Amino acid sequence: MPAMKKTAIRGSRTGRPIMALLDLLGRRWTLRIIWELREERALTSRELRTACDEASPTIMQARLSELRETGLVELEPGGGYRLTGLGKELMENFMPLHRFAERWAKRG
Amino acid sequence: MPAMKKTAIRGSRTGRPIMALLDLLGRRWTLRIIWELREERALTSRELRTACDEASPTIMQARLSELRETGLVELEPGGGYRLTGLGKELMENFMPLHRFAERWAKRG
DNA sequence: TCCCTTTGCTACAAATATGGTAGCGCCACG
DNA sequence: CGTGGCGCTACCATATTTGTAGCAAAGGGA
Repeated sequence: MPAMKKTAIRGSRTGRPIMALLDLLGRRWTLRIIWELREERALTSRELRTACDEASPTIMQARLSELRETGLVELEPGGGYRLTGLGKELMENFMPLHRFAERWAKRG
Repeated sequence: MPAMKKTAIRGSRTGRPIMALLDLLGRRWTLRIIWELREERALTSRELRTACDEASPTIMQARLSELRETGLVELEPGGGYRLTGLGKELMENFMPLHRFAERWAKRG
């Protein structure tokens, strides 16, 4: 196990951005957080935790830090988190997933 | 969705398929596995492990089992894993991510 | 001013998930 | 027979996530 600094994106050794992205999104709650921020309105960390099945503040802060460092999420001056322009761009790729999930659930 | 035991999809308590999907994809290596299977050719478990940064067989088998139970991946009769029709459908939603990752890397 | 609430955020220990190594039974090939 | 690849599992060490409690700072009354 290649001891990496904890903030390093796993899977980024190859230098291929897609690997770093897949790894970042493959961490627990990351996809969910992006999903919950799909609306325009900024959500406070507490609202985000509630939306994310009462996730613990520890992991929520860790994920939010990662998402801020990678420029997908930002903390508003007035408080609350929201997607950046880049984050919204990423979000659009996931919007079709909603309908896909419906079809998927019907087939198990 | 077949009754799953302890390995049940987290986040499915609400019964909303999108939550179950986001949770499934939010497990380590899941997104990566789907990505590596994007080509038509079936990959053996070892090829997949190699492609996935030498992931351990423990976690690879666990992920492959989940992906098979959820109908996104199947084991070919002649050996090797590949995406099901549903899996390919999901994959298509992620294809734009490749180009997004390039843009993202230049700003991140 | 004091009190009260909410914000983002952290410390700590316990629970869970993941990783690394070894090895199983099976089957095909020579 | 031996050899090697296949899917897959046991075992245990390590890393990550969870749950609980709590911090400092900022704001809103009264």
